[in-house]
Amino acid sequence: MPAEPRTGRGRASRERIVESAAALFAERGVAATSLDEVLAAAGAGKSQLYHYFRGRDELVEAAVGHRCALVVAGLTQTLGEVATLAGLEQALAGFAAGYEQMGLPGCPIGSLAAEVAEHNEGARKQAAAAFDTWERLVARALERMRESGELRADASPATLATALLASLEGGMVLSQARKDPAPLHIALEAGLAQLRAHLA
Amino acid sequence: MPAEPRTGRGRASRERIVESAAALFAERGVAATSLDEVLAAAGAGKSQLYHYFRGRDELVEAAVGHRCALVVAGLTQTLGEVATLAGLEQALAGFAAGYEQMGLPGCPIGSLAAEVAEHNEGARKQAAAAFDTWERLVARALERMRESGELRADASPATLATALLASLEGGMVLSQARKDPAPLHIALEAGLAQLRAHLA
DNA sequence: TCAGTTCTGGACTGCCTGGTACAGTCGTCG
DNA sequence: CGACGACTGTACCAGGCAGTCCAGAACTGA
Repeated sequence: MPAEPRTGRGRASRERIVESAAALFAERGVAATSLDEVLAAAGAGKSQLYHYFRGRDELVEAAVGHRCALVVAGLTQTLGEVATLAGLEQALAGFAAGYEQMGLPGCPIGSLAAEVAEHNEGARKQAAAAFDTWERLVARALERMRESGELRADASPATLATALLASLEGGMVLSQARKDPAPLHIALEAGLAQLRAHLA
Repeated sequence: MPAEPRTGRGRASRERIVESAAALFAERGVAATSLDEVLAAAGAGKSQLYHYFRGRDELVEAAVGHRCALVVAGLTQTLGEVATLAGLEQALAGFAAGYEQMGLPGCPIGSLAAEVAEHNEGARKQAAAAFDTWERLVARALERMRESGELRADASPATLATALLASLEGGMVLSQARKDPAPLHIALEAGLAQLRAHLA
């Protein structure tokens, strides 16, 4: 029974709410953010929220989807054209640098996913889909490396992409918990070493 | 101003509260668990809680510490005597099997760490210390492999341990988000492959 | 036994939360 | 321009939350 916006004003209101929610959720965590805070940040009232969403859970789902779309868009830009190991290394280094500059928060998708996975199936699926896309972007880059002969023909882009993503994700978890960028760098270097082992 | 228990009864009460809290936090998440629920599970009243803890944050810290101690104890038992690659493979397979059987929750330490890292410095440190110990257990096992000549002399146990732990942790994050054990297996296999590359 | 301390039960408070109700404004289209 | 539906501001509600309080029970040591 949640209404789709039918006017420009409505669409703008809904969007402001979702964006404010996504920003606050990313900054403070989903559970630590109240609807009132979201509404205050968006300059909207309760009635707008409940006009567009069935309740809190549906807003969380929308906000997680929004944030995932943003992150995926950035990743697509960074990884979309990568076709060499050097290019991939550069992209990952850039990602790690950006992450460090934020003061070692969790992974922009992973943290949301972990917090939401057990409480909100819809939001969990959004995060899972974002991981799928991320992984596929890496796999495509590896496929291009294989086609160009840089990567051996018997290497599996999909498997290597999963492993690399896991290293990255795990590195971020360790770095966040320790407040130390070193684990991420080590994990990333190890993931790349794994890749190098499959070069032609 | 939090009182140390001075009698057997008091110690038992405090322990019951911490254990109940740790169990509920692990099951439902820290933010999604109220003090009343913890107290009900422990069969205790508010006055006990505030007799032993300054407030919610201090209980969270104690519970996270308790849970970390439990997990570390289990890991010590599993990894403490490992001295061969085969042994390490077996230990990791056992860990993954146990994890899968739980229905793909988050990492028993990592999830807690991620949820708590930005809100409770004391609890974050507990989790970070647990990761340190975990990593050191793996590093020690690798050192034994190096001493026995199974691992090459130029391999760095500490670095390899960090990378392996990151793979494991990242694999759990991906598996939890996707509700699919495959990513964890792939990540673990990749971590081990990395190790095999350093065999003598 | 008795005085002092530790521990316990549970009622109580004030605040904040997600969610509802409703009257009023704005936009759109005939 | 007029009417209808989309949209909005705000007051309100019940329930749940962390945290307080105090009277009394249990334990300790002398």
